[in-house]
Amino acid sequence: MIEYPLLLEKFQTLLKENALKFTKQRELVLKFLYENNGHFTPEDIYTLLKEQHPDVNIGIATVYRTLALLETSEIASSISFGVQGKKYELGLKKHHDHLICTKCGNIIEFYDEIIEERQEEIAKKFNFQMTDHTMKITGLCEKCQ
Amino acid sequence: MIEYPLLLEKFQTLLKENALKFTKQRELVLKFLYENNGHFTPEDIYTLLKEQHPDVNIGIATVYRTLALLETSEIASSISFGVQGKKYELGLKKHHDHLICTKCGNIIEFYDEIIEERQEEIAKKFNFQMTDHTMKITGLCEKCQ
DNA sequence: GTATATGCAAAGCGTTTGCAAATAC
DNA sequence: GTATTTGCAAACGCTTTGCATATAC
Repeated sequence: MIEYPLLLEKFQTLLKENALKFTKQRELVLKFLYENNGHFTPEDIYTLLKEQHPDVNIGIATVYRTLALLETSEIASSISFGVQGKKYELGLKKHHDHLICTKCGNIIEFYDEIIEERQEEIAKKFNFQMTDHTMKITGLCEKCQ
Repeated sequence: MIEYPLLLEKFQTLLKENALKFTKQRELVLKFLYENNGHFTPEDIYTLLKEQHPDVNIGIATVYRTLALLETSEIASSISFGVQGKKYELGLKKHHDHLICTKCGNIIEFYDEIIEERQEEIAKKFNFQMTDHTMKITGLCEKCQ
């Protein structure tokens, strides 16, 4: 896993390159994702940040804006839950897919080389230029059965 | 592919079994999905039905309610597009996954036995009781590259 | 000093719901 | 006749946006 100072530097370089400013709020969101390994809604992040940093003023709009920025910069990634919104995680890890428990909401990550290969082959077969792919397995986790 | 009268009968039986009523609106939605092979948003279906049947009064709430009914009855299925909502299709076909063009919105269906098998194995490995799984490959279709 | 970023509140959008009227059975 | 379904409009929840103020540079 990348060290935080390196991640921060990467983020700052990216901001500079795009003439964007390095702000307390942007750093807080980045740091939050780094320190809290897991999947969070914008609302989660907003609430926890306000709790953990009562001194810093942060609005939910900024959390949304920062997450969008981090996602297009490929520093964060998200999984969609339909009407219920999205959950974000630090996106620097190796590509992976998700098992999602419909009862407790827990998310398990996995990576499968064979599936990855098949996806490439399928895209090729349809002359499709793949830019992304997601796979979600939903059901009941071990604890919830 | 199933013949329409058979599908209709299946639907009517299902309604009867659950003490639900067979209405013009419900039939129209079913027929729409049968006749229009493809993937449609509730809005699409609502608009096209109003156009094609100016004599019948139908509200968008009824379209939503009927699609939900068809989906839980496994007559229709949906793919989620995050904030942009869901698209529905007749769900009686064999299970399949989707290639989605981010430019023209076109959706290609595919089925891959190896991927299906791997999914089963992954669920087993995590002691996960799989109830559903979806896979989406996004990118550019042949025409849009 | 200037341009960008922010918080706030209002608006947006797909979806759901309460309710009185309409309809299937 | 009675229970379910409907259309309508209002409410909903997540997300985005306009704008005046604050802040990074």
